[in-house]
Amino acid sequence: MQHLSKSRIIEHRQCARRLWLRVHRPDLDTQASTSAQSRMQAGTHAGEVACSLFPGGRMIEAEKLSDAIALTTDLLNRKPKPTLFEATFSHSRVLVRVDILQPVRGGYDIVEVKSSTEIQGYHLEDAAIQAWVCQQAGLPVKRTQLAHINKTFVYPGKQQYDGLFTFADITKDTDALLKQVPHWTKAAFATLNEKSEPIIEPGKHCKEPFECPYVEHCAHEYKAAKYPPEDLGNQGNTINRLREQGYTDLRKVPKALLGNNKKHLRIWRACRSGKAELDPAAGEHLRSLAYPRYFLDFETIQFIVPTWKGTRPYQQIPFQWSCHKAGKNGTVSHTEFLDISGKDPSKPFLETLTPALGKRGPIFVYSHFERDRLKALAIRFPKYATDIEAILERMVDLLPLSRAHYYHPAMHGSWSIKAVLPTIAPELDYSALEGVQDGGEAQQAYLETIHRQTTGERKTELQQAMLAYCKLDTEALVKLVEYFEGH
DNA sequence: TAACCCCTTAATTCCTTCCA
DNA sequence: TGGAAGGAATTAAGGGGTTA
Repeated sequence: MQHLSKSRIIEHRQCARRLWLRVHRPDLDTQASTSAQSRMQAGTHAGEVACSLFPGGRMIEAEKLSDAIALTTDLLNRKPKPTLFEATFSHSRVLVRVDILQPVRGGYDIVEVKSSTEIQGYHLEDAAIQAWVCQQAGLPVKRTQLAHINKTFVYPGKQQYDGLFTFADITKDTDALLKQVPHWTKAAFATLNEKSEPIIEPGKHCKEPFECPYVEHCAHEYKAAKYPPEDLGNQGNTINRLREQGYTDLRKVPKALLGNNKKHLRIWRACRSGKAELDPAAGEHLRSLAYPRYFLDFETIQFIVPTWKGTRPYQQIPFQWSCHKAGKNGTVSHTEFLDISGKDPSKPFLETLTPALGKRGPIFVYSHFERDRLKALAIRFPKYATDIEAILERMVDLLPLSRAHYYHPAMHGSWSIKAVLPTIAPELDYSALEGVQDGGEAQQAYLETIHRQTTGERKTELQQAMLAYCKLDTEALVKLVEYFEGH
């Protein structure tokens, strides 16, 4: 007899096809271990900290779920009643594990712990399923609470995490949903019993509230054209309008339907010609800038549960920088920094970066990410604020310049540096890098490097991969400026 | 003069795209 | 997962014209 967890029922609420594929075609799952999912486990788990706020609680640990249910039942009958973590219940083949089950007068409060910073709609559905199963299993539920991360929390050190969570009473919200839960579970089981895959067209539900691992599988049927209308980028209504009118290939859309939108027209022309389009204004602007020129990129780490004193949940803390420096005579040099001590890298990061950037000359970046990190460091370390301000004044963001003046049909509506680079410098290939190929993987590599159990040999390997990745990012910026200037 | 309509502009909200 | 920025979409406000 097959059981369903509450997360599978929530998944079914998002898309029936997804649940069917997960159960019947697990081989098609493209994100069995994505960096995003891995990041959720960065450092101490939020749930562990939440449990530590209830001293004397008892964790339900058992290899088999049936044993977990039996142990839960046993502990519920004891006196005095203990607080339970991962208390396990089942009803109508739906299985739930309650993060925190707290005895109160006349019953229990159930607490669902989430690592996001605010309550999402699906959290309420999730908690409603939890409450329904508990109630049907005979548990007198008094209140349903949701514990989520308080993003204003600043870690004072010494394992003091009081205030990291905000506890919200969502009983009214879950009570309003309780009647619907049996219908949701019935529908999910009905889908599972379907012999063939339910056909549901791709849409918003492919990304919200979670990215679906079967997006490519489903999109396969709908994205036959080389340049679909979606290549226009985030123009929801325009794309919907074109789709409604039957256009599947951007090249076949009449120019008049794109109006006066300069960006759309540039994308449309490039797709029709099959060639890149570069407005000379980009080069003119860049040629007016002085030397020496600096090209800068940061890598950062973020913890849901802060580990360094003075930091907040999800705060981006820079641990690595790469900088290329170009002289007027064509010389290019490279400097870099990577802190793998496991201690807060913020100060050494700043103290090495400031002298590396000299006193004059533009500092090229891609997106405002580096700017924002420096602003945050200036607030945290006022001693360096003047130096940081001087760096910020020299920064030149290449992303808006690229957006306004360049497009290649292979970019498919994205101006991310990972989309732009292959069109201007195919010899700089991220996929040829070993181990670290994007910012998420750099974070994973960093976490593994600072982990106590990582061997020296492995640390060296990871360190090299991180340095190579960050260096390629700034090299890409050098190439981008050269390309725009028409070298 | 008040009421209504249409159009343009400004302000606000919402959504997407970047970065890690 | 957050946060900032930018752009699209939506809403509000204002101006001008017409009509009763």
